[in-house]
Amino acid sequence: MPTLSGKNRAKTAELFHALADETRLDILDQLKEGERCVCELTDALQTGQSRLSFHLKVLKDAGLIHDRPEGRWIYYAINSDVVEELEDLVASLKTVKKTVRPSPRC
Amino acid sequence: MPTLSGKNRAKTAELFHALADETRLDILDQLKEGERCVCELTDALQTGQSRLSFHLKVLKDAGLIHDRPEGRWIYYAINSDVVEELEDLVASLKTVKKTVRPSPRC
DNA sequence: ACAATGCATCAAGATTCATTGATCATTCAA
DNA sequence: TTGAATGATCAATGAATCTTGATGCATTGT
Repeated sequence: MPTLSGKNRAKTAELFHALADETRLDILDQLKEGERCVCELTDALQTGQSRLSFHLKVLKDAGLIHDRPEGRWIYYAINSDVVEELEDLVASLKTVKKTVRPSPRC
Repeated sequence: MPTLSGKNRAKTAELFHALADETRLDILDQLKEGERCVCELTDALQTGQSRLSFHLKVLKDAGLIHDRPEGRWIYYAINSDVVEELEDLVASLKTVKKTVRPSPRC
């Protein structure tokens, strides 16, 4: 089971940070239905190209999406394996069984 | 199935934002094992009280934790139901079946 | 009643993040 | 080869976030 703290706390925080923005949630919502090129996204989300490019980079750096250049276009798609990592991370938040513990000494 | 976009995009982004910080991940890691008062957390995480209080507020505002004042102490604990919401949200990121779609018209 | 403890909150400063417009590189079509 | 289209990147500005130290407020023990 993954733990939130530990060696890759930073990577975990980066993952969640990538999800912590409404524009990026919109992007992912689009990509859920399959890969899309940037022009389709600017079209669907009604936003500036440079803005979109910025957010795509954040998502890509976090590992949530990947790109596939094809000719003049670049298609973006969700990285399913990273989504599964995310599921594990969130699942690891579930409270473990409560054990008896010493009273606070502070 | 929840959708990332839509009515509560903002709330979703707030949830993920609360998770997008290493200190807050550390806090949650502690709370996984049961409720803790602030003094225990400052102790365990070796950090300033005011800093911790700030992050606890972020987590609480997002709904991830709740507090229970008892005498001189305030105990914090994870909100399991919100963790389950989170699981659903992450699960909703999974790519749906790819359908044939028109070529990009841009 | 007084002092001490646990914790929230505020103000100030530093840092990070997001937005916008401009520019550049690459690809394709005429 | 010239020009248009796709998309990345950079610089500048503004906004949000985090940190730290100070202050204030309950609650408890003496």
